[in-house]
Amino acid sequence: MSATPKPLTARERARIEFTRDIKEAARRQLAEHGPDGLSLRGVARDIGLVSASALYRYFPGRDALLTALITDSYDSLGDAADAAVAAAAGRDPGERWLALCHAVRDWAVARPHEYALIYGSPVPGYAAPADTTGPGTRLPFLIGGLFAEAAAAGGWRPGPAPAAPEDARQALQPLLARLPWEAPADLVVAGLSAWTYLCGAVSFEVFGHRSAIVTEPRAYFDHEIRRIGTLLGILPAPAA
Amino acid sequence: MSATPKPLTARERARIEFTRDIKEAARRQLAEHGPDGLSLRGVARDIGLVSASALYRYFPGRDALLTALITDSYDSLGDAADAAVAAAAGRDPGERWLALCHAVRDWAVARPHEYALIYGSPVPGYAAPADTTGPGTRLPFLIGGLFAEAAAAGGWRPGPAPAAPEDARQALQPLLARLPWEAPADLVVAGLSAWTYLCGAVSFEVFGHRSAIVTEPRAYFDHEIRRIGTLLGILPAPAA
DNA sequence: TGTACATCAGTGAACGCGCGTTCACTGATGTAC
DNA sequence: TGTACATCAGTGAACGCGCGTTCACTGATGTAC
Repeated sequence: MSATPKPLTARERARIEFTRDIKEAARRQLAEHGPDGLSLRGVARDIGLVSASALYRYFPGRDALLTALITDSYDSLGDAADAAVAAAAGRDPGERWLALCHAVRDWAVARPHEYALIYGSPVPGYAAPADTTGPGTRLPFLIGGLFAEAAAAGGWRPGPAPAAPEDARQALQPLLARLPWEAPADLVVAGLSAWTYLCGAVSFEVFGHRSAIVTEPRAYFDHEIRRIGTLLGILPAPAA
Repeated sequence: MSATPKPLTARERARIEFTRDIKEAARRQLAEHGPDGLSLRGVARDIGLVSASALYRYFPGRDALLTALITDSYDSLGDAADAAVAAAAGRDPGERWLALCHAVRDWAVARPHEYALIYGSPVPGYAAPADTTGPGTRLPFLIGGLFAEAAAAGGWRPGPAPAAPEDARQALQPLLARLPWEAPADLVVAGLSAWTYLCGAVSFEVFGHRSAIVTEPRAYFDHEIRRIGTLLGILPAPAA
């Protein structure tokens, strides 16, 4: 059980480094040609490999490489969100939610193709293996946790919205059953809406649907998430 | 100016029909292999053409065909939204907004690949020509019109959200300048948020981010848009 | 510390596939007199 | 109404390209005695 650290051999270290290099090159390919254009031969060329077949020592095929990129991206995004929330530790959940939103947007704007890989169109002909789902849930659970925290501290004000009817509650059953804490459906809906809006706004910006509409994307984004956060009840209403 | 209808020759009629057939086959290709997998040879095969080069009589190349599919999709979605709003004529703007949302979702669920084409990841290496922007603005303008109508009738209640600060107003300048009517910035922001949330929710469902979370997508969608519509002020708050 | 063997990394050729686009061509359809 | 010519639709071969994956191979690195 308690395995000794056992120092890595030169071969093992080289393997780890090279795997990293391959994924970096693959991300460059992704940025240039999209997920469909990700080619093993292209990656091999990029890192100076003479023959593409050498890549099969590291990944069993193209799809496995794509899978690695997807889980990496989910994790990278999760890390960025985690870090932003941690950096705002001690502040109100609403403030931490704002920090999280900006972290997600910053991450996506800096890596539009990785964002598209996880929140854009599904890659046709590619079926995500089960491993992909774990890291993919980090962001929504992090957001949900902030809403739950706000509610626990008495700082969640649901606003004048209609309560979830029975069928909507039923629809959420698989999620509610999996939550670690006993959460009221309205709170879960608010968290999901926050996640939905966040990704909706980021997708619009990253995919270019706002380029002709908004000149200062960051300033506008900041305003809209403050607005939505207030309406969803995680931020206090402004003094009248 | 007033051109006579001038009856079409058999050739002209055949051309129109065949162009339609080509685009239908292309949409099938799109559904199976994605935008990158859209191939002229595949389309030719699908409609029983012996040689793919015949397609060059109808479209100057692959990209032109893709452009046609994109504008068609925007228009088809715009038509569906228009029809839903028209069918609810006479009812409150909020009710018509709900009808519009369901129409957009129904359209997207029925044609996930066409939805992905216009609201999913941008196609790499493909630059949308200017013609694409026109039909793409139909949906947001339709939504904005409903909000404006609600405001004009005194039925828009902005809620407790913070007012748009100066920089957010500035960021919206290109849009505000293009609006046919004098619109307060807060109203425009509400309309944009409604559009953002709508597409965020539909994208999540169509792209599979909710499959493990929500069992009855339609029921859940109905609830969430009622909630957001209420918070954004286009639907009346429920009786306390 | 030194040797013999096993493991692994990368090569290069090959298979079989699909693609967009061009071009000269044959027939059929339309038009002008 | 009939003929002569121009326009257009679709063919089939070809060019040049890139791809994933397999396989037998050469050397280098690691390991066990």
